[in-house]
Amino acid sequence: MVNDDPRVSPEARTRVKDAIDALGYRPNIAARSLLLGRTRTIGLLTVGSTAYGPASLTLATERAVSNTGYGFRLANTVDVDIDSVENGLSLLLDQGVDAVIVNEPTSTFRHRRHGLAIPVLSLSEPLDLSDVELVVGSDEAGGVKEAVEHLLGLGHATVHHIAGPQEWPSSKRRREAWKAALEAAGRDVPDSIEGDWSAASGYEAGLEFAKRPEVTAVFAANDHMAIGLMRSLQRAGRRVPEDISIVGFDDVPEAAFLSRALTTVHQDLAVAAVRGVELLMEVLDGGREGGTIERVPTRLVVRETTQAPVASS
Amino acid sequence: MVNDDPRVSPEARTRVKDAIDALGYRPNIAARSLLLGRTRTIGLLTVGSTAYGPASLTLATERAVSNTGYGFRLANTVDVDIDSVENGLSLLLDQGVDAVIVNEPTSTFRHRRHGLAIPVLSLSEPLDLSDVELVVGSDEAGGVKEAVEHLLGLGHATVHHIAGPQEWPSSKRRREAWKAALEAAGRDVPDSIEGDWSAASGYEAGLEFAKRPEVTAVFAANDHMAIGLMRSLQRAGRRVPEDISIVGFDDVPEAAFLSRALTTVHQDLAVAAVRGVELLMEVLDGGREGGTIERVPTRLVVRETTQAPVASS
DNA sequence: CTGTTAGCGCCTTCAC
DNA sequence: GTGAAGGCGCTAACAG
Repeated sequence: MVNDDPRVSPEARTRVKDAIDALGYRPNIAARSLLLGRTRTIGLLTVGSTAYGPASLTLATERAVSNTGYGFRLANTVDVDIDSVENGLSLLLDQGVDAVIVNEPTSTFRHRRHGLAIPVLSLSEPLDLSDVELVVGSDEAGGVKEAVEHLLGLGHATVHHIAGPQEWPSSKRRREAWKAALEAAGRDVPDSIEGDWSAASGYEAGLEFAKRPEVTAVFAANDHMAIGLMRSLQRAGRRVPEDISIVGFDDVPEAAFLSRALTTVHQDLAVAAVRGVELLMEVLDGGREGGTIERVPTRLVVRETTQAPVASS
Repeated sequence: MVNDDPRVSPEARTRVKDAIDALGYRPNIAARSLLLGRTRTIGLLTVGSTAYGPASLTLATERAVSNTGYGFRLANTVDVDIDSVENGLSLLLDQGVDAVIVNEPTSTFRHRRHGLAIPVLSLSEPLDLSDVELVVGSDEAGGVKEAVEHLLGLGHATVHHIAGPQEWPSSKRRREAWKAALEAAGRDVPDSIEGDWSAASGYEAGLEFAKRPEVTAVFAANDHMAIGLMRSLQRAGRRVPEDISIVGFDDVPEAAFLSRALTTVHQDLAVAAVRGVELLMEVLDGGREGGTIERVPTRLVVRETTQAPVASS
């Protein structure tokens, strides 16, 4: 009866429900899990989640999972090195989850080789596609391509780049896409500078770029680095966008409200989370085999930090 | 033996541990929970967590909880209304948690009256202290007082305010503290404008303030609203800080890298999370009764958005 | 159709 | 010192 037996009359159901509420009775989830062999809980392993991307993805994933009626467990790792990730994964597994979601698929494969029996959803494309069975991620490559082509279309000879930490698949992928777009247009591929996602690291990179007069356009792998970059450029007397154009990535909610509204690649993490969880449910219900990969479109939002280069000398 | 029986020799322990690893054996958490009547899991109920404060607090809490060996469940609510919160709480309770942590103690009391038997930690001061037994929060009032006094000390006649949504205890508290500081100095308390934490709402508020020449100093209840505010002030031709001084609250990592580095109240949410979890553990271990309230210091970080008002007319 | 029972995997207790 | 057994709360299967 408690489990929605259809034979029970609506009135009786209501009365019993009231009684349940009045007594504060809650079925013991542990007993149910023990019997069923499933916990009806999904675990998320986030890497480096103080950054905007991971943080908002975490929240979006919680929403998506809760909406399915599953419980939600969270393990968070600041470092992306393999041991930290394995650790976080162990934590989740020890707590009992029916499936695992990862935001950065750095090294789930090791576990899979050791026989991780539960489904894994990655919300970012792994470098090696065979590592994970289910992938739903932003079309980062598409967004980056659009950003570089926008800058090139404006007349810039080439585009410089502040990359994220290269241990992150996302950073690698954005960097690769930047490089590919430049090469496709037959342009020079300058060295990129590696930051750590923070505004402070963008600031540092800007100190370097400001010294080099040939730099007229920079693509930063996320908005916060772009913010730091703008600050140091401005301090060095290089105006944005008159002297240097800047494009970010993420479209953080403040991007449109900076004193120069930031041109950036918008990604919709919530859509990815919802779709990913949807697919995961199908796998858990036995209706899907895995081996699926889907990309959620991104789009360039042009605001005030990009313009055609001024004719020099 | 598996549970660290002291009688077992170290060598035997190592051998067994190896075997456990090799086989990939994990004790069934559900069975243990069923037997023990405890889940060794703590649930966090976050309200409105896309904002910087709640989001970073969530991550900090996860870290603190995981470090104690407890599992971590998350329920997230975008709205602060009583039903949403009750709902989130139910979700957590149904999933089985030994304790609940809330970031904004909007309405746990209703559950307590109905006999919520587990300890509750609030990471923000409830308006009614009797609602929650354990409270560790930032000293928001202290930070706000410092901010207002800083502005007054600079020579501003009074300080205007963009408040957060008034359903949030934090917003209420910051607003109260702003008002109290003004009154203590014998100044006028102007009407405040209510935003929703977003840069967009700060922008809207700025449109209003820009029209009023008597406004020379504004305290925004968080940094993102301050960012939006700066943008609309600038567009309206009011310079920051020459015409209008601004102070924010949070000290988001980008604050120091805006084109005008933001003067703001720094709060250390991670410290609050760690301390709160520490106290919670004592309660769970039976060594503490509750009824504790602790405040983590905040401090004003003076940067570039505040200065003495220029002599007018 | 309704009531009873077995057993999920663990840890503690008690018997040996 | 070691080993066996009981029972946590639930649901599915089965008996009445």
